[in-house]
Amino acid sequence: MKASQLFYPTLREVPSEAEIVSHQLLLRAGFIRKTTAGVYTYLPLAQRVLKKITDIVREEMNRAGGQEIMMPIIQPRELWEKSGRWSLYGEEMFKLNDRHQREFALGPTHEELITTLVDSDVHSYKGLPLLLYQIQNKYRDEIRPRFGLMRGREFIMKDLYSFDIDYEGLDESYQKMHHAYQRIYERLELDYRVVQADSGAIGGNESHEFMVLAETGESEIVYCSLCDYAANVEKAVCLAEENPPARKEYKSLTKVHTPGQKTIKDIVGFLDIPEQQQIKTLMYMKDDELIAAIVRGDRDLNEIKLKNLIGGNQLFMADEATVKSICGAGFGSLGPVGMKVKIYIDLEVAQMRNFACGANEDDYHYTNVNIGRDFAPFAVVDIRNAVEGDRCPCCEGSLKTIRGIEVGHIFKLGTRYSEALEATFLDSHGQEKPLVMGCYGIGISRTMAAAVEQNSDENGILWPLPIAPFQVIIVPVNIKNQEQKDLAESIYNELTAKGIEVLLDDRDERAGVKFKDADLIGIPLRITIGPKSLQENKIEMKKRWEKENTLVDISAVTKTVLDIVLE
RNA sequence: CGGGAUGUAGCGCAGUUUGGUAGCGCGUCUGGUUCGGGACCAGAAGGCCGCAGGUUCAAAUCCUGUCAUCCCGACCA
Repeated sequence: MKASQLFYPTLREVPSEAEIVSHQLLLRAGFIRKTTAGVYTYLPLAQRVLKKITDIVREEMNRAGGQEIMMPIIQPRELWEKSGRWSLYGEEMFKLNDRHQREFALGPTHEELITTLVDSDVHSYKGLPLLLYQIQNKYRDEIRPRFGLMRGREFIMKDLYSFDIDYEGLDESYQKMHHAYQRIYERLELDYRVVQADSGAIGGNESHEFMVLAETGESEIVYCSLCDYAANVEKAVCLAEENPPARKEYKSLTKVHTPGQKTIKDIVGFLDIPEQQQIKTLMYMKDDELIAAIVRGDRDLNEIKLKNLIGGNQLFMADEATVKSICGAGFGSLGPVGMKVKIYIDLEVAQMRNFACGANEDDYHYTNVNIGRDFAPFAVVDIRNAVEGDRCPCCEGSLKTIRGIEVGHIFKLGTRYSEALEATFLDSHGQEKPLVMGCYGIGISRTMAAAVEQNSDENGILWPLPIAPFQVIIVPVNIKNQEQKDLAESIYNELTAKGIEVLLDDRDERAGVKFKDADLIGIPLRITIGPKSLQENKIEMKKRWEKENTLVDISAVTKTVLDIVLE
């Protein structure tokens, strides 16, 4: 490709709307342009990168036995009513009506559609297992689209769905996908980690996330410094302290007047009691029942763990009026002593002695509260967020935290959808059974952004070779010089003939401009043709991730490039 | 959905306080000189000042509404 023909409008300045590196660089380097909030046009360079990513994904899906299909983006409401997700997904779905006022949604995902498809055309265990996938645009009307391609409202996803006759089959399919995913991220040359994850609203029991490591990642991951345990903080298991500090004596319960003191920090200052010696009482509505959840003053409650533990359809924070009417005090003055509702306390809290909390009376707190003597918890459970330094749940190591971008997520769905949608098959005994399903997603467009997020410097992007839009860029310092021009073209032709993807910067621009653009768009290998080295019959070769040039004999250029690209 | 901010040329911004014929830098086009890390000189094009109302002799500027974009939050009391 000749640069003079390529549409890649680069920008000198950073568009003001872009906050994170990947967004800024993809805009500046002419890869994407915004159409509206969370919706982007992919320009030629991005399209090339996306194609490379999807090619790798496709190859690995096919290798694992997947078959590619294409499904509609427009999906009828009835399908979503059947699975119960029309209201569950709610505002997250783009909805539209046709001229007859029939209702549709733009597919945020395709479980409903594919389950229905497989149900209507697979009737026997003989047709199973079946692995089908699609690579398409999906739509989610995010509360707040942000960070460019990271959290868009329209995005490209690969989703594979597995259908098996039983849970053993599902385990096998799941393992296949797990391996395929590892191969994919290794081939993409991204620094990633597999973590245990919560399966969230999609349902199912086992689940792993594939995280590209990056400071700006939206997810926090904990991992063990000794073994290979790694989990999303949402999921990470917290253990009770094995050797709790020597049990102090119970001091007597004291009620203290604390006018206007509401937060944990207020009490630290007012009563001189450290956060770790206080407890935090959070009130939730589990469907129609008010409950209390308690963690140590310096900890964060993990709502997902709480929800998973106590069940119920919906769990949300109670509003202050409700709390006041039942507990007698507003937020900031709550505590378990004398509280009438079910109280769930964190494992860690169970080991505390003589702590402080609200007295269920505005402007009063208790100090020297003790479990058993002063109140009785309904259950002692793991409901806090893991933090750095916690003990590993699998070994003696301690946990560390790191941030990552979720680029892949695999779930064991089981029969959640096949039962709701009555998708069954006949087994070898002629018994009708629900299909056992798994679902395996990769955010393709997000992976592109994550690659940039992880690989850039002050001059621009550093694409990993396997997904770079071009592998080599040739920069003749002065295109008007016939000797440089001829040599550039002959190297270009030779490399192209060998199947290398080459961008020839044949623009009549100053050398500096061409170097800047080459760095910005992030081509891994640069060949510079200029008078300095031409005298010696050499060209300069520079790897994007290295500082220095190396001189290469003109006769050896092709071989040198092939060695690097094919390594 | 709550809070905050911003909409002025393709991009980045000033001008708004104190109303008086719309500016700067980059980019773009023409000509020339240049030519190894975003050149220089000369010239030029390009704006319904987000949109709609209102106040005024006069509105980018004041008022009302509306739309859009971005940031923070939307559980940690």
